[in-house]
Amino acid sequence: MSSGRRSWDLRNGSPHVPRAGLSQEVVVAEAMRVADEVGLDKLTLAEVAARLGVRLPSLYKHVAGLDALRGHVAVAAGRELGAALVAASVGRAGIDALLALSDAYRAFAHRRPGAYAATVRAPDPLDTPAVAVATAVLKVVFDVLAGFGLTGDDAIDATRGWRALLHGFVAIEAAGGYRMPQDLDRSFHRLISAFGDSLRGWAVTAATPV
Amino acid sequence: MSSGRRSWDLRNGSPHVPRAGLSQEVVVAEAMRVADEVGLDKLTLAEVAARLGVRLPSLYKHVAGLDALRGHVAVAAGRELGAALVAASVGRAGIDALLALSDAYRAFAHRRPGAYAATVRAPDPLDTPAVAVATAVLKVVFDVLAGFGLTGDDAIDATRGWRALLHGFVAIEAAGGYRMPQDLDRSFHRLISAFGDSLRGWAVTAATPV
DNA sequence: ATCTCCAGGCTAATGGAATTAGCTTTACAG
DNA sequence: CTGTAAAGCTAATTCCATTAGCCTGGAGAT
Repeated sequence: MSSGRRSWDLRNGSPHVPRAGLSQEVVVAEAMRVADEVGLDKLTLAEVAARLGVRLPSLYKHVAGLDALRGHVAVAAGRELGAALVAASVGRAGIDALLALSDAYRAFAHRRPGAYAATVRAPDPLDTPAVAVATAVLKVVFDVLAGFGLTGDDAIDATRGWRALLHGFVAIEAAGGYRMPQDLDRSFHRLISAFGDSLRGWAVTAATPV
Repeated sequence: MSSGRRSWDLRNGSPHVPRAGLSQEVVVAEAMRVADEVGLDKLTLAEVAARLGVRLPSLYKHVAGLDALRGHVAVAAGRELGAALVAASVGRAGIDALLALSDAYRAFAHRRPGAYAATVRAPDPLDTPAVAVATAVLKVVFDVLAGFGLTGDDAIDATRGWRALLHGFVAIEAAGGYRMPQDLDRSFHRLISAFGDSLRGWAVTAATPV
């Protein structure tokens, strides 16, 4: 075994590059950048490896595969999103908090489109950290809505509605779906304000028909 | 320049397979089925070809490639969606129309998840039929909202809001994002109703700041 | 100083999918 | 009957994901 008997015994002439210094965090961070630039659907191990200056299979020392990488991106992105939402809503309440929260959510989707997309798919219930992150994000929203005096099913419905409105808006925006020339920021704020106004009505309507 | 005749019978089982009887419509219809079953993101020419009993490259006689196929799926899906929305809203007005429209939209997303997903990406402005279909879908919504007395920017904002709410809801639903046990149908109807109530308020707010 | 081990790189090989080129056959026109 | 265009096909190329297994640098241990 001293001499290479294999035909592929070509000595790689590269100057002893030590270690590339990868880690799961480094790989995931680069993957997030790739996803932001080319889209989560076009995130590829090949591109991540190329950017990190390693061969594709080397990534498998740090992530279990493309699907697992997407999962890690989702967790990292969820953490960032949660932090942004907390930062935006701290110290505010009511419609003020709702607008700040919504602006922060939309701004995140703009700033990190690939990462944002990764947060949408619900986590595998067995993936404890992923579930924890998703729960943390929801908690911020829930807390803000609680400031409107909502409890029980009202709070659930309101959270569902806010998420739908927010995700729908930014997703259609990202898909290039809002073509009319009218200002999007204005539409967005108006919709959030209207949603907030609705919530005020909910708080007093104990029994909602339908 | 021969016009297609529909005289080919389905003869298979012979050792030398004659013609498989494909056409763009047949390929696209099968692709929609595949997308509905495995997801638009996993729609693959290989799977479509296998189901149609032909080799993969044969599909290129009918569609220009995977991206083009997705585009055709989007158009076909948009046509179906538009027809469903028209059928649901005809003869109704106001909140009644809005609820019927919304239920039809959500039902379509449930019934044809892959096809629905294809409708989200905005069409290439140069793809005339795709733009026409997308416009037709929007027109139905716009007309229903006009029944609330909305015009100008109000109508634009309302359409944007309805689309955001609807797409967001069904997308999060499809992603498995609504985990709480509360009934989703109930939440959905409540949100649509609340949205409709908001619109009633908009109609009287004549002057919207810019 | 030397030895050992292993984490973290690597090459090779396999398999699936998309795409293109070019061949063959069928159905139909004349 | 024959020519041709459309609609199949095979073959080849490229890209990507995945797995197997080799190799080495450096951190401890002796």
